[in-house]
Amino acid sequence: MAERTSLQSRQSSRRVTLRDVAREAGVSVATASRVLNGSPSVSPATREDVLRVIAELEFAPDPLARALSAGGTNTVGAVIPTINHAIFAAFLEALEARLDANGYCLLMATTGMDQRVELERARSLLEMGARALIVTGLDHEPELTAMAKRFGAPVVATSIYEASAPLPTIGYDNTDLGRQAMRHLLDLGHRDVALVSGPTAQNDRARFRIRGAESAGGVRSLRTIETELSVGGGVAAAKRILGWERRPTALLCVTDLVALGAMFELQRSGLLLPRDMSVIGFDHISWSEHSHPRLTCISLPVAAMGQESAQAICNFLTDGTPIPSVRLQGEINVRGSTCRPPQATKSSVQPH
Amino acid sequence: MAERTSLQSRQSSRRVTLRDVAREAGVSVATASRVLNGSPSVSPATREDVLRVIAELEFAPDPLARALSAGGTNTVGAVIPTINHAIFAAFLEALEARLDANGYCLLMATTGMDQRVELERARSLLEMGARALIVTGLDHEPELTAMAKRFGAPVVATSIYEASAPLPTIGYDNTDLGRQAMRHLLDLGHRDVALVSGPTAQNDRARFRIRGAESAGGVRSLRTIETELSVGGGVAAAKRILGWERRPTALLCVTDLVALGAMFELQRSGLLLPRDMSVIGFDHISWSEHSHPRLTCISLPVAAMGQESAQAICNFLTDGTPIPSVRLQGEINVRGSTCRPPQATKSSVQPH
DNA sequence: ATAGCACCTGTAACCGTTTACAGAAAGGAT
DNA sequence: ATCCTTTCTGTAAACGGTTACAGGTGCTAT
Repeated sequence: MAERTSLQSRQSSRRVTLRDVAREAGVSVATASRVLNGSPSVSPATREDVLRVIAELEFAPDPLARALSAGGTNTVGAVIPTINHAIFAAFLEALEARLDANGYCLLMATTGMDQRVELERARSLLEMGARALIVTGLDHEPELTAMAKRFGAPVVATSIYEASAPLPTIGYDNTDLGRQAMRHLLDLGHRDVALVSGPTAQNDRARFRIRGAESAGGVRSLRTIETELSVGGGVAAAKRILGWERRPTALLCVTDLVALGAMFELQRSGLLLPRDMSVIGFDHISWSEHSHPRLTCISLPVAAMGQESAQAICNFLTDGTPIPSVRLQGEINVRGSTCRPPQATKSSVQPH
Repeated sequence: MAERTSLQSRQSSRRVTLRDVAREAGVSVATASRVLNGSPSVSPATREDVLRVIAELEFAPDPLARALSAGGTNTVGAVIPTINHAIFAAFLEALEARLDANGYCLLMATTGMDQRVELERARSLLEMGARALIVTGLDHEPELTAMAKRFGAPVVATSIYEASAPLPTIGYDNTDLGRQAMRHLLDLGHRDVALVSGPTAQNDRARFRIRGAESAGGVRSLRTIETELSVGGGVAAAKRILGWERRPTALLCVTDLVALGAMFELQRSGLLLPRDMSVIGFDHISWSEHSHPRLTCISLPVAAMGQESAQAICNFLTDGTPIPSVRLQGEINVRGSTCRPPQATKSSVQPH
């Protein structure tokens, strides 16, 4: 009796399969499958029956079996440093929307900026059936691409553009953008600038931006501060800078979050922005156009990046179109957080 | 010749299967599979051979076939309004980390706050093999739970706690938190408050917070403004409020982002915060402790919520432990953005 | 009457693994 | 020499669908 019950419960917990439906409807599994997929070669009467049984039994087809038969899932994996950062969130949002539009789902994992972790998480996603992989930047464990190739999954690097890279890159030219940001400050007459960046260790994007800023030339003093990639990091950086004997007239922040923190702290210490300090940021976070003062920044086309990446991957997966590298344009948004430094006279401003 | 080539390329494009490995190594698929899974009952010599062939052929097991055989994937689906909002991002981050720790992957979809979309996205995730579903709040299309049940996937509602809900809820008591926020303002002596919220239409959390705030009583005037759920929304709300004839002395913002926008705009218009206007927010975004002034807010335990949800689901999936409803505590962080209203004399402040 | 055709439906192979079960080989105990 | 273990390996049946192919109808055209 007890055994009977347990058997029953085991049975009842088993999923309803197409075979059950077929049996109940008095047809073969093939026919039931045809109804399920809306094949035209089923008589209306039979279709009716099967559909009724499907509804009665609350049958739901097993996605795995379907995918196995069909030869693949419809998922794409993204391995990103963290979601907890507006720029990645915005990117993911756009990515996911476009994948969805193409009938794909997004499988997501975070790495906390650790490349070993990244490799493991990438493996998980591939083992879970991801048909393609999206990563950030070009700094990766060397095994990564080989592993993806094993699984037959293409890898695309985002947030960066580098035509000669071994992977397709869909992103922007960080070096160039770094240079643009610095040029803006130079044009305004700043000669003493502090460059505030997040960790550069496993982050080629940050390194490129810094390199670009440095390559602009024409600056008298360019001091670099590495801090945490967060608002708190910006606060900390500002505190240090405020303690310097000779204060820079402008801050070039490699990330918006850091810029926000820096502005808060500068204001807290009594400075009036932008008069006492110009601040320029990167990325494009929703608040930067609303802040007080509004943040001048290099805005990154993250939404476009998400769309392009998703579309390129979907194209590849459907008809094998090779995934191209795409260079997206960033642009500078001059707003209220930058102005001429106090001591800059008209003549000292050198145009170029 | 041409045919030969195409055949060859077709063949080469076919995945390497375990059968290929077995054939090449001169063993049966069963043995190959055993090697693959590290079964102890394989002779060292055979194991050696098979491993060598696996490496040579760059074999990678098909996740789908594995999952089908094993009887399920290891993915959990989350359907959230948007990632592009720090609170959901923080939640997801924690959720994903804990899922990963349990060997699960996160499948993610966004709804843009539309319940019809939510239903469709939930369907996608289930069809993609999600074994459980995480949703936000309790406002859903009625079909949602039935659909999930069909797929045998449990659904858990987050960001909300309601013991009597038909679904397990893992979150906080929004009503209570709304009341706490208002109490804080009342305790300080505010009697004329504006309540700024995002859209309430498909958002029970917002409605509960508002209800809680209203239920606190003791306020002379409580005006409610509904705006967009973003920094820009906060700016817009502040603009409207600044235009009012009789200005409130405090703003209760149902979301941090909105609070940030409001603070920016109030400061831009020349107000000195908190002297000229107290602002209290919700959520817990990384910048709120750094802002200028630092934001007083009700902080929501989103990270804990992510962990709890993930763990409860993993437990359920492994040994059937029923998913409990969990009430997480939010707490008020009194910081620098709230103070007594100017006209409040000591005697007019009523304690309770 | 019969060939030809369209329309349905069933049989069975297949997708790529895992695993219960059975059998073979080898070694030790009697 | 025989029997019993132990250790390894293979056969075959799942897992839950899809689909090529082969019929079996009933109808029309000759």
